[in-house]
Amino acid sequence: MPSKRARTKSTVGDRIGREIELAILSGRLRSGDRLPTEEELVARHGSSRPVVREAVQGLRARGLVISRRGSGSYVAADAGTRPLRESLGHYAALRADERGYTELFDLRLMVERFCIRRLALLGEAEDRARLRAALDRMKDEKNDLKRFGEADIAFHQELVAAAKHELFATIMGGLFSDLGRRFAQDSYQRVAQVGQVLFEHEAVVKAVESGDVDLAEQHLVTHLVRSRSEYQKT
Amino acid sequence: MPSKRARTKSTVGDRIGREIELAILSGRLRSGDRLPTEEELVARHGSSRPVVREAVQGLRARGLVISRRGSGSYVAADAGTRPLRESLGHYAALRADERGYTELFDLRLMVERFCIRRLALLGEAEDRARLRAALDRMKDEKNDLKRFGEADIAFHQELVAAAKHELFATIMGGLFSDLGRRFAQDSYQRVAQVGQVLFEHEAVVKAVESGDVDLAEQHLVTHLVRSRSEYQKT
DNA sequence: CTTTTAAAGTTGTCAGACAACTTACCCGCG
DNA sequence: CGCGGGTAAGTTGTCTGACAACTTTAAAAG
Repeated sequence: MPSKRARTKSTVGDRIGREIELAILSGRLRSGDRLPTEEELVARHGSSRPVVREAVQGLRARGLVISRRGSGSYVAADAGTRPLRESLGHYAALRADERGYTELFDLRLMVERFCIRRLALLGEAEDRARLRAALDRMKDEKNDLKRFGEADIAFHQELVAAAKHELFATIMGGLFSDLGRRFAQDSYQRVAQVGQVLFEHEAVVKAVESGDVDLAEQHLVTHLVRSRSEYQKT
Repeated sequence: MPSKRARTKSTVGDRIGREIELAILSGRLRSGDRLPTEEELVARHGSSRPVVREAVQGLRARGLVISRRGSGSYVAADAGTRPLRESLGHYAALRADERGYTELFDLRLMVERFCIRRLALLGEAEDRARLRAALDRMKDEKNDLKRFGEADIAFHQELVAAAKHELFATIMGGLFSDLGRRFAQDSYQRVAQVGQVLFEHEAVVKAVESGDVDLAEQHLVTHLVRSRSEYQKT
């Protein structure tokens, strides 16, 4: 008789952690608010300090909480988006094989397509100006391959940010995070590509500025697909 | 010895946690492998047991590791996908307002569109049969609203699973996880919708079976958009 | 009023111990 | 010799107590 699948009866620490997490999720504790002290949590749950500490440590590991020695523990400023961004970055780092890269690129392509359409269709003038400014910064860095690559990443993140879609901005942040930044990083081994990239970006920005939704999407897709094939060549 | 980076807030536990995490990410520790015992980690890092425990607790909280009392700690079977799935579920639970729902729906719509196209275009016969089978299960449950709703969720997850896209399957899993399952759950307040839903699903499945990519996408989008507007009416 | 210093408060780390549970081995029995 | 049961060793979960490192507050000194 196969005994019940290794129960690992929810430890006390997990229970306390979930309670605090629920307080954050429900809005009772907001960003920047201070958590009860460990001593207070011990008293409230009738548990011991190591258990309470492990509960808080769990929240800290997931990015919901930060602790400052001597002061206390607080709900992280970006408690809403950071766990998702980080776990996507970890996922990207873990799936380093060809198939994983392809799948992540599928996601990136979908997100950017959505955002460029929204920006061209509904974007305010100032939002489109942000994209133009990001392109200008790329031009300024065209002599430094490393900084050019960073400006390129910034351009694509600005694209999503200008579309004012928090979830997609978070996803892009995860794709380009420290752990997942092989995107677009190895693409600029040769100076010859810089001109091509600028040209393609220019086409996208111009289409957005003229409000041509389909053209903007088409130029963006062309650019990204070519960028992916460049990567695959290496 | 005070490190050069005096500003560093990284605690010893975090450092140990990152080391183990790196071992998992780099493949030195694979799913199911057992971690060193706490005693061994203590000896290796010259630290104390509470610190080591907090390090492991951090990994456990993020879903990379599971611990079994009396046995040891092991790399989770789904260490690659679980953190992403859970953090997306938490995000969905956190963004309970109208805008958050809209943004999550944007993601869901994009993912399902991608997968239905791939399934209609490249899917094997057996993959398409899985979708048909999921639809049949919905029909079997059409007299029980609760179970019908669950079968509906299963249908949409089967759609993504049949497209064999691990990342998107993980994302859908997060959207429909315990914490994020307000999707499609409140939609079936009235029996009248059951027939409509079955009709729309039938259209999608038929289009997939006939290999009509655009038609399948169109029917799916129609269904999902109507489903969203149903939700918004409440 | 400003600056310095002291005190209280809070998290980080350490040590040791016992409890709860799992695994593996050994022994007795068939 | 094979096999089942029980026992011992191994491992994580929890508790207690204490001190260290750091922050914040408030009092004291100028």
